[in-house]
Amino acid sequence: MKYSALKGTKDVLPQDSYRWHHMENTMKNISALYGFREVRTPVIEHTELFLRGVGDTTDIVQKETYTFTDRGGRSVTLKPEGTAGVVRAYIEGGLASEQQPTKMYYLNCPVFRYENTQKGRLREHHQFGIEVFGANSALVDAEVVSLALRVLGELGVKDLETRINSIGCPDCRPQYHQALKAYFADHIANMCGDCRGRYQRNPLRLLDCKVTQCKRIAKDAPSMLDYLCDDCKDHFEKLKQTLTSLGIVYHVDPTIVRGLDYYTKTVFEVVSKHIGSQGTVCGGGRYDGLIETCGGTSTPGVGFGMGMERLLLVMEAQDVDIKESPRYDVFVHTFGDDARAFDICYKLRKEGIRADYDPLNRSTKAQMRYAEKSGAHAVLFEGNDERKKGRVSIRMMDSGEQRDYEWNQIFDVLKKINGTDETEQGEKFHG
RNA sequence: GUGGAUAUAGCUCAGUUGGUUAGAGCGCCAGGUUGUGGCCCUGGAGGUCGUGGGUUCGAUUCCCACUAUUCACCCCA
Repeated sequence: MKYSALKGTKDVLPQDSYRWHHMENTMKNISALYGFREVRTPVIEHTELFLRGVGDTTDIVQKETYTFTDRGGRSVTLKPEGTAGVVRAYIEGGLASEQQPTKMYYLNCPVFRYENTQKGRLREHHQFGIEVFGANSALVDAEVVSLALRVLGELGVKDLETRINSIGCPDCRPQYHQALKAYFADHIANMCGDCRGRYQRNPLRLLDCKVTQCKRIAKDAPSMLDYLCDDCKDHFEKLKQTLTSLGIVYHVDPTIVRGLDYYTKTVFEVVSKHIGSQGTVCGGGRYDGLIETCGGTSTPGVGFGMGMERLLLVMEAQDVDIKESPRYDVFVHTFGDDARAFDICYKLRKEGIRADYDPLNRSTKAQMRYAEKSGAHAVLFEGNDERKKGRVSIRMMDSGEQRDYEWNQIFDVLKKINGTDETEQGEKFHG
């Protein structure tokens, strides 16, 4: 083969796209249920946006971006995450002057990170995400978590763990950083090389090292939760209380810190054990300083990103059954007169009936097999026998029942089939 | 970026202790009498055995490099 897809990128082939549609429909419907509207932003932005927004000390920005110089000499970067672009659009689009809060979601958002691939980790993946701007309340944090879980639940995913933590705010975090550094200062000599680097760059990350020796040391490290200022403490308490009142089971995990610099107060993740080591399906939190960092007026924000490929992996691992809706309401067979079949299909489609015929003019048996495999509800026959009578014959594929009809009857007969279709029900879903 | 494993048909995998035309199942196509699917039967198409070098009389098989996949680390969705 001459060309293959780039490392870490994947095609979604026609026989699999229904799985994506199913996810997308669920995400759209649940988002609408919670009052969110869709936002779409470009895949490419000024590099500067991500340096400022995501943080120039993060691994994502330091070594994983797809950055290049365009023909006009600008440094541009393919989105490494979804939030920064939405923040930029919020500011640039003047959404702060509209009604608050602003509740937005994005779907199928392509995200690029130059990483080494493994299961559940691609160089281009797609995220579903939501953002709420302009609301401080911990109720909103809970709403964001619950929306994520609602989507996952609606998709039939089970056995997930929800972890939450608070990483404080610019008022209380510096004290905690100092306490952390003071604690680790005595132990750093015994810790791994990565940790020695983290000690300088981002002490928070010392907490979630996987090396046994480091873990032992980190276990007795001071916890952010003991250093939260009153505001942050109240916020976290209210979040926990609200989640509990919603019946959401969560674990407070002081080691989750997230790899993006912009988080404040709440951070959370939803993890599955079923897809290997890259089990985080959804991650998010609050980012009250981000909009200001990106040049807007100080506005609180909270949201999450959900990895669609990972979600699909979990669904596959758990054998979640997604029904593919049949391609056709009716398959038209005219025993050789393909121009006639073409014409009939055109009339049927005009009436909103999903119809197709065989442009390859294969044998009747082959066309019946085709109709069967593509899941057609019915086959419409018009051969010499029918033509003599001025009628058509319709065979229901499920029952095998076949009857003759007058031409003016068939639209009603076929529309009745169409009305019971599953995709239609999906569209009518209201949660 | 680091370490281990793998690479044979569209898919899942056999196989060749180095030697003529490389196999199976599924899928695809066709046929099993005149115009009818699912089951069954028969036949067919489809592979430069990941790519490029090396060793050898001869490499899909042995060696090396590259690429991709995979598992883990780092990190993250």
